[in-house]
Parts: sequence; structure tokens; C-alpha cells
Amino acid sequence: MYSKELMKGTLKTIVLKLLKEHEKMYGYEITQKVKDLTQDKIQLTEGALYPTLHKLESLGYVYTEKKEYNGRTRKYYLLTESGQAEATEKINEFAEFVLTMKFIFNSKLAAE
Amino acid sequence: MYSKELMKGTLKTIVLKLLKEHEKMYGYEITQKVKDLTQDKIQLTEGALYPTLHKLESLGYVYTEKKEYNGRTRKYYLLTESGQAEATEKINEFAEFVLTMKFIFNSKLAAE
DNA sequence: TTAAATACCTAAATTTCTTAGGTATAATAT
DNA sequence: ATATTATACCTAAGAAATTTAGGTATTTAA
Repeated sequence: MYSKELMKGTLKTIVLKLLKEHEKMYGYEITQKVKDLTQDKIQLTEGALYPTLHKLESLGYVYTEKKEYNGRTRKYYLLTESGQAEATEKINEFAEFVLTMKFIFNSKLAAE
Repeated sequence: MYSKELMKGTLKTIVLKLLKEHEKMYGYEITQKVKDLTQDKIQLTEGALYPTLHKLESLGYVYTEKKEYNGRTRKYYLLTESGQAEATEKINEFAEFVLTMKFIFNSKLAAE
């Protein structure tokens, strides 16, 4: 693994971004998607993910649908309208954050 | 201001990076430097900065020198040898983190 | 002479995450 | 057959990092 410290504050943004692209995902699926996309470099822990999903729900950014699949229950999360807006904002905020950090780290982040 | 949430976990890296470039900085100077470099977008709070500096000192990454300047005391922070190494590592880690996040945010972070 | 800038600091509370559990079914390996 | 891994949900105690809200003190600008 690696830099878990840096992940702080990014989880909500990651979840919103994925939901924006997929319309409908369940918790376990999100953990696997992140693992796949980042080639195992980022591994969300369920202890962090589920409370985050519940918080997004209580804030009205997502709502849920339960579906049975192969004897197991999946709880799908979907963006609400305000969740769509929030997702866009968080994504832009992150892009801006990276851009801003380039002023401090200059060359280092530009390459590759 | 903006995205304070994203800053989480980045403070130590920023401080080490600045000390690596300047050899010698005092706390207040660091807050101003970050403010300048990021055009007011990132404003370190002293409540976060000073405890971080003290922690870096207790870990042996920095040491201090007090100097009087115009009737006020400045406490300069300098990197130790292990601090130099730690700085390099943290900087690389951050670059790698941004790179990894691009897998999730694809196009969004590539531009500009 | 009052406010703002410079310069240091701490401590309570909050937020966020890790660690370490717990439950349960399906699929795979032994 | 049966034990382990993968799938699928969850909570709660504790740790770590930061915010908020103070405090002290000197110099400079209004």
C-alpha cells in the first residue's frame, strides 16, 4: 500500500465521482472499483466507506435501492439532484486543489 | 478561501518541501509563503502549523535556531539529515498520489 | 491611539479515518 | 464434506489531524 495520510478528505470526492459516472453502485462494488482503477494503490477500508455513504445519504446527496442478487442483498447508491451538483463541485474543487499544489511543488507534479 | 478538507494530510509535506528549498524558515514566514505561492487559495492556520512543526522536531526531522529581529523573536526551522530524506520521500509520495488519482479522475486532472 | 501586522503558542472540540470487530451467504479449494 | 476465500452489509472504540478560539507581546501604519 502507500500514502494513506494523503487520502484524508478525498474519500467523499472519490465516491461522488464514481457515482456520477455509474449512476448506481453498491458499497462493495465501490471498494473494488477503486482497487481496480488504481491498480491496488488505493484500498478503501469499509470502516471508512460505509459511514461516508451514510453521511452522504443523510445530507441528501444520495438515496438507496435494495436489490437481491444471488442470495445476497446489495444496497445500491444513486445520486440525487443536489448530489449531482455536489459531485461536480467536489470534482472541480479537487482539480483546482491539484493545480494550486503545483504552485508549491512546481516541476514535480507537472511531469509524467 | 476554499477546499480545506482536501488539505488534510498535506500539511507535513508542504512544510518539508518549503524547508527543503529554503534551508531556514520561521513559522510565520511559512504561513505567508504558502499564502503568496497559492495566491491566497491556501491559508495555513497557525493552530495546525505550530503543532506540526513541533512534531517534526520531536521526530528529528527539523531543528531550531532562535534569532532576534527587530525586537521580535523568530524561531527558525532547519531540516536535519533525516529530514532531508523524509522531505524527498514525502514529495515523491505526493506526486505519486496525484498520479494515482488521475486514474480515478481521468481527463479532469490532466488539463491545464 | 487604535488597529493591523508580525511573531510565538496551547487546548478543547470536531472531523476523519483506522483498527477491530460482528453477521451472513456463495463459491472455490482441499 | 469442509474449510477458506470472496462477496455483502455494518458498527464502535480509539487515534490522528485539523479547526476554532483563545492567549501573549512587539512593531508599524492609520
